[in-house]
Amino acid sequence: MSQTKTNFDSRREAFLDTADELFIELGYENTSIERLISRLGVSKGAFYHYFRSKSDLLDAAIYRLLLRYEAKFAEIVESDSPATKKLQSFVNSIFSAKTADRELATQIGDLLLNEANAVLMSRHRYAASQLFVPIFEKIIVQGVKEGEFNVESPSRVARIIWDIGQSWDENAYRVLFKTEEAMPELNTLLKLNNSYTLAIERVLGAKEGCLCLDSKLLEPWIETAHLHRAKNKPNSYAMEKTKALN
Amino acid sequence: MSQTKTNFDSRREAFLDTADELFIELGYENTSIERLISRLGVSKGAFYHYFRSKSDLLDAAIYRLLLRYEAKFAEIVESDSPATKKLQSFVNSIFSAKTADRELATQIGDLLLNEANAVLMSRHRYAASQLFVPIFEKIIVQGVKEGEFNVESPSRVARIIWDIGQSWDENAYRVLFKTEEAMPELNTLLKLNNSYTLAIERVLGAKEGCLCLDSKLLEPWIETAHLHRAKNKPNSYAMEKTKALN
DNA sequence: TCTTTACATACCGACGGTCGGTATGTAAAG
DNA sequence: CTTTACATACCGACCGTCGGTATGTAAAGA
Repeated sequence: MSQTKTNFDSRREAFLDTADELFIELGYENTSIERLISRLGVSKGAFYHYFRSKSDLLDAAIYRLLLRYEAKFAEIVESDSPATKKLQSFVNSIFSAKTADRELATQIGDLLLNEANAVLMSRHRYAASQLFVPIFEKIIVQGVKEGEFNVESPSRVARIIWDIGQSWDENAYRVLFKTEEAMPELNTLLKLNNSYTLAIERVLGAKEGCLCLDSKLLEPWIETAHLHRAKNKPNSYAMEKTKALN
Repeated sequence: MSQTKTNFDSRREAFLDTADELFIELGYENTSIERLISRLGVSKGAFYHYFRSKSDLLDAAIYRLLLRYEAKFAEIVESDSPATKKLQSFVNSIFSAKTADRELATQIGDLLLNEANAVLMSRHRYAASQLFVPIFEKIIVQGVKEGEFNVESPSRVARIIWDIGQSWDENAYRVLFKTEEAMPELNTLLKLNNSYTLAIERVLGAKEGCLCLDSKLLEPWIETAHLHRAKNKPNSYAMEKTKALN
């Protein structure tokens, strides 16, 4: 029983691994079930044995991704640091975690900017907010108790802060990886980040500068972006558009 | 020459009108070209004479929508009011404009919450930000000159404020129209709006309360939401999900 | 001035190919 | 003897293409 269960799960994982690859390569919409199973060398029946639909596959892929985040951030929140420190760690860990694995970072960039992943992104955003806004809320409540933050409604402010974070992420990726934008300089990214940290500090009613982040973490990003741009001159969406114009 | 041009445009408009209807009824992804042309009583050739692709149709529909917004907001920005007043008018006009046409308001709500419109929304968000962030920037620059705002980079803060506005919009619609949420009360919406105005004021470094909005505009929204919920018990996305689960 | 040529516009409807999903197997495991 | 784990064949919806037609319309030639 538990043996078969384990086998079932590991087979499912294999599907999800390949799905992740293809979502990054082609985008969710452009990833057909046929392509997925042909890469895995299995039949259509096999796929529909493990997943109810393509949409179900996406949900599973997103769920698995979120579990990884969750594990990563749980320890930050559970620690007994002050709230400002926790927020700092949160932001820094996002930057450094991605820096540790440049491949993944650029892939996420592609994922974010590829229109074929619109449904994927909207589901991911919703699921991620469901997961992380309550965590943010806890940190904010703590910060208020410690007298560092000044907000009337931690839950609503948590939502707002989270969405500012999403905006931050999106704009950072745009500056770094979107080919239409000018080649990024360190200073550009630095200023962008300062604007966002300041905005978050203000919304929290916190002291200016309390949410400073390690600027050394940014340099590798610039390098990664330059490398990425050298490889992929136009992105896939731009190509599609150009083709359509002919 | 100009006659044929006019005819061409008006035929195109007819396609776009019907497309708008269908996008609201079914969502973009669920709107097939076949359905569109059958409702219009024309052939496939006709459609592909006026549009290069389904994607092109979407672009045209979004472009037309944005032109309407633009006209509406241009006069606010061009006026010689102080910046705080302009921002207030901006926000109030969004609420009141929609209240004037409840039908449209709920339709936009459906559009926003329906996953079949993810691509539509992502394109719309991008195009709208391209259009409105520069406008916000002008208002912020003016506010800084007037000594009402305190920001280091108007352009980046404009982006942030705009994205906070998007978050506001999304959450307001969720509270009002998403069937999973509790039936909305006036007080809930009031508090939500206060949280967002306060956040925006703080990011702008403006005086608290300077961006107050007319709370009377909110009441009709509650009523509209109740009516809408009475009609559509589950939303179309939830139905689709349920169907997929069987 | 009348007509013919040459080309543009506006549209029709059948068809190809892709894709998500289903129905019906079947062989091995328990 | 049933359940699991697949395989194969097939369906219907959909986008976009293509060959064709009907209706102009502008310029060239008689």
